[in-house]
Amino acid sequence: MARILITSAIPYINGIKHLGNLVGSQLPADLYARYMRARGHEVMFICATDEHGTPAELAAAKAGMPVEHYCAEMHEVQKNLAAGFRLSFDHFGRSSSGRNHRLTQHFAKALGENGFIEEVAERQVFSVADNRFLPDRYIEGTCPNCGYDKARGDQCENCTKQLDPTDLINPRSAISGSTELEIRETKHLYLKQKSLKGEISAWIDSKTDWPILTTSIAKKWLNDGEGLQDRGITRDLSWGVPVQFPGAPWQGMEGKVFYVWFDAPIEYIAATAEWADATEEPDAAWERWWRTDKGAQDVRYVQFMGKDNVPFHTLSFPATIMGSREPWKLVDYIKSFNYLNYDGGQFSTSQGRGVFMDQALSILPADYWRWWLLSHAPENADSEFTWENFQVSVNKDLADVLGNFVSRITKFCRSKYGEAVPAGGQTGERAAALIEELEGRVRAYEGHMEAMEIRKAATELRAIWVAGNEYLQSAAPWTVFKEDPERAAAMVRLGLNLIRLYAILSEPFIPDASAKMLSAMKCTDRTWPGPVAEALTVLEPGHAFETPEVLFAKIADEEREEWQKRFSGVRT
RNA sequence: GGCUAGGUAGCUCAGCUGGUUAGAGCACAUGACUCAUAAUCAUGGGGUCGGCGGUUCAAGUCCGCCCCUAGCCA
Repeated sequence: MARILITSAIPYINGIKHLGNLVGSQLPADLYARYMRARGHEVMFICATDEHGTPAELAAAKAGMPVEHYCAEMHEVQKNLAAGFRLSFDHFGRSSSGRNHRLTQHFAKALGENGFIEEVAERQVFSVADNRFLPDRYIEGTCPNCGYDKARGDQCENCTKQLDPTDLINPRSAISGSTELEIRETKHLYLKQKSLKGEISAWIDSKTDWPILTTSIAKKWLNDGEGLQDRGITRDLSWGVPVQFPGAPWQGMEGKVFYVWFDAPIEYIAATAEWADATEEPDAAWERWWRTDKGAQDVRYVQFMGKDNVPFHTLSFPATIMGSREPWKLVDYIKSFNYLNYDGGQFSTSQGRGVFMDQALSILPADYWRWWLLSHAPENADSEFTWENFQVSVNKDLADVLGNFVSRITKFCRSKYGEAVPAGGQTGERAAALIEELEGRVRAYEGHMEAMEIRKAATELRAIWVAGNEYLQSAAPWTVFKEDPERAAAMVRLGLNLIRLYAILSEPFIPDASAKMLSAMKCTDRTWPGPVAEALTVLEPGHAFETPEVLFAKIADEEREEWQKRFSGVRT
């Protein structure tokens, strides 16, 4: 039994995530976690909300509530949606937790003591009326490039030009609207990534089995232009982890907090500590996942994320860990994803375009979305969600191939033999051929799941379902029954056992349907199949079952058209 | 403009280090079956693998140039 640590990129607190966000990290991470648990491995699956930074403060202000309350509320919303999609986190933490505050300060202190933090004096915009500095989006003005009058301090939304707050014409505070602004000198901490470049570069070069998407992005940032740059890790905000704390190896940073991208990945570790707190375990329980001097040397650590998060996970976070000179666990494998597009354009949180997690669950159960999203995961290229494609996949794969298989075999048995596994008879050559085919396919499926090749795994799983229909079609127990009920009984017995096998194999993709199938078979044994021939004899003659309700309802054309229309515009 | 990743059947995509008549699912056509959510199963039609040139006994697979798409950066 192996020990596997799995983290999903942590979703930002600001609002409900769309399906593109879901399929880019949390959902595939859940698939992998479920599979590894099913194989009997010890799994720690961690996620959290990313709560610090300017957008959270602005969203809270817009909602008219203190940022702490806003975050607490949105955390609950996201937690419930994650549960709705059956994301099986061992813990869903918060980057604003006390654990993360302490760990973030701990890392900063260690980095400072090791000479990887530099104090830099900068000139920034200060608002006299608000009595504070105005970083990034806290300042608005006219874009010097295109003339747009609502350009933000970090970027013009109209022409996309990256800006420095001091570039803006007629700048004003986004908080009060005050134009009484002045440039003041302020001090910030920089993480000296340049001095760690050699170490990081060697480490990336050693990861020859990582997805091209992951290593190409990392190498680009390492080597392009002037190469990896030092990075400011503090901001003039009040919501975040304080930079000045007892024992800090620097002075005069009162009123500043660490930049959200510095503390967010540390939350992976902190959330595991939060898990220990919540389950009343000692520190040793979480440290054995993260400290290579305390048991984590045999842990395999896998991260899941969208491509936009890759630079932080391949460079900044490793720099934080390496620079601490402490024995923290570094990631072993990074699975990254491209983007999912929506009906000819992009999903967009800021524009409210696409289908969001709450909306998705309001129209269909989680399994429908899980199946489509995972079997179309944007692994090698951006992929596209269309309602037609979604409808076809759900109806064909889930309703016709799998759902109908369960339905046809249970109903046939019920009408001819009653609701118990029938006894007697021998299966023939067709069954032997089926078992041989399944043996190959199940092992191939395992291989794809281990390698996190999600689309291939989905294709194999579907082929496994199809094999059951092929068998029934050619064996034709309904015909054999007329001449030889015992021989037909053996076929039905095999068919019923296939339902159990399918439930176990399919659980990572469609956990709810899997549970329904097992419950219909009145079976609690969900042991992962060894030799298929053995796995297909678990339900013995006389074992009672229930004919289940329809597993997957089909999506009608009218429904599809209605949803297509309802979600064509912009979320309000 | 630079960088990265792609451009393979109507659609969504597989095709590792170059090697027999280029594959899958869906869609389409025909047939089989009737246990089942008008479901299932079989067979078939359909592609000059973005374009041009090159290397090679042999290229979708390598090289060069060009066109198109997406993303990132400037």
